[in-house]
Amino acid sequence: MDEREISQAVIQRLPRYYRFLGDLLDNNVERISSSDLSKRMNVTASQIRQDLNNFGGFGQQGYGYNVKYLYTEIGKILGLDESHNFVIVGAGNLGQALANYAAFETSGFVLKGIFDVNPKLKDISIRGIKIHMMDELKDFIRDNNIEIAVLTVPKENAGEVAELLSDTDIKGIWNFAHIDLKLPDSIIVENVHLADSLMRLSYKIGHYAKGDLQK
Amino acid sequence: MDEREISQAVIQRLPRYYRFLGDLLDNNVERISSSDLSKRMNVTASQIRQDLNNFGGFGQQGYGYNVKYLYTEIGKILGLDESHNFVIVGAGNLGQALANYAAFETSGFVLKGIFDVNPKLKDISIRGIKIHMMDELKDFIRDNNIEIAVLTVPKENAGEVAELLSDTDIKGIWNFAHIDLKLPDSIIVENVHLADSLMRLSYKIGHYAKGDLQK
DNA sequence: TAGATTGTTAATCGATTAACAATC
DNA sequence: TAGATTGTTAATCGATTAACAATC
Repeated sequence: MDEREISQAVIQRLPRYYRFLGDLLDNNVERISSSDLSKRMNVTASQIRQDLNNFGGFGQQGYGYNVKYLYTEIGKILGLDESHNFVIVGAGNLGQALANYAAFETSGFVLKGIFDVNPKLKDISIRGIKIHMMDELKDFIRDNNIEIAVLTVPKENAGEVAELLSDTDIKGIWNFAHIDLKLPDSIIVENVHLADSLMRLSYKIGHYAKGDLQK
Repeated sequence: MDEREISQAVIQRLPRYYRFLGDLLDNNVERISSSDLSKRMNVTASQIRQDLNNFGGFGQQGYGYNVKYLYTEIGKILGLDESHNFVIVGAGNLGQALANYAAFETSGFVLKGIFDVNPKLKDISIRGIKIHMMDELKDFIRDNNIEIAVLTVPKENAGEVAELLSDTDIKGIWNFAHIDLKLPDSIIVENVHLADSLMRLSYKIGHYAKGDLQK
């Protein structure tokens, strides 16, 4: 039922291909060779062809790749051809910022509800989406066919929320809390550890800056 | 002057070590072996020892690693023993959320100013930090010893801001705009492409969920 | 057809894991 | 001293790059 095993490195790169192809599409580019794309993306043409061939032969010898077709196919692989209902758990600054992030909708992610522990926020709406209290979370997930929970609670509370979510049919968690969640294998976790990213920047500034070493 | 070449894979993992060691420290754990740490972190002990030995011998045979010492040393490697002045460029939802993200300060990142194009925001303050107009950016960076610019402007404007920053002594850019910036090699870019991350979650939900494949 | 470019196999490179001598 | 555990070398594994036959 599934393709053969795809390496994490390939999955990591897939959204970037999708973005570049989207840009090409916006610029009305009809076709592109792996060689041209490799120059734009600053990777090897060989890698592009290898990566794509994990999922099928999308190109044509002597022609290259049709941009629109490849864009659509990668979109399907990424699951962007279907819509995904999600909730935001944690209505702090970051949660609210994400709630306002309109780009979601265009790629099929539909915000259905926002949850928080703070009773002061109860029934307030962000972009027309109501904030609920945590005790409603489990029922809400069941009743609204929610696939994804965006976790923007403080580190201290992330564990208990994960516990709560373990007992639902949620499929994935987009985790912004700075902690490694413990969850059943059936729930996918994608971490966005902002602090880690900032530390890497700090590391690189200290070690590469001023051309000490190559990029 | 610099250590020998460190692979990106190692740099990627460094902040996670730092976090786990911080947690151990909070729990008053005095020493830990690579083997114990490997179980907690779900990596091999061999990898931990290899990774650390890129930077020096921090352990002791028969004893393991002193948690506090190792934590401090990794902090130094990451540049967290010094403070870093930064500005936020783009005072939208995400920019404001990051401005309110207090965790920065504890690790030495000091917000000095916020910049935006919207004249309505002029001179408004967030957490006591004033919002300036873009035309002040270059002088502000020079006068306030700014190392890092956090880029939270829309994709469409990211290019011109990058252009502006190219002509400053900024050392690094923490880029939240969904675009690959073109900058001189002397400026480090660390990307946080939220959309990419969400797409990876979507991919994994579609391909791994319900235990179809291993995690 | 000739030229271009893919899909795919083979070669290389680098990262991870295993093993173990050194040593606390 | 004996036991534990590192630091480091060697072996393995996997990912990237190169090469080229297939084919549009």
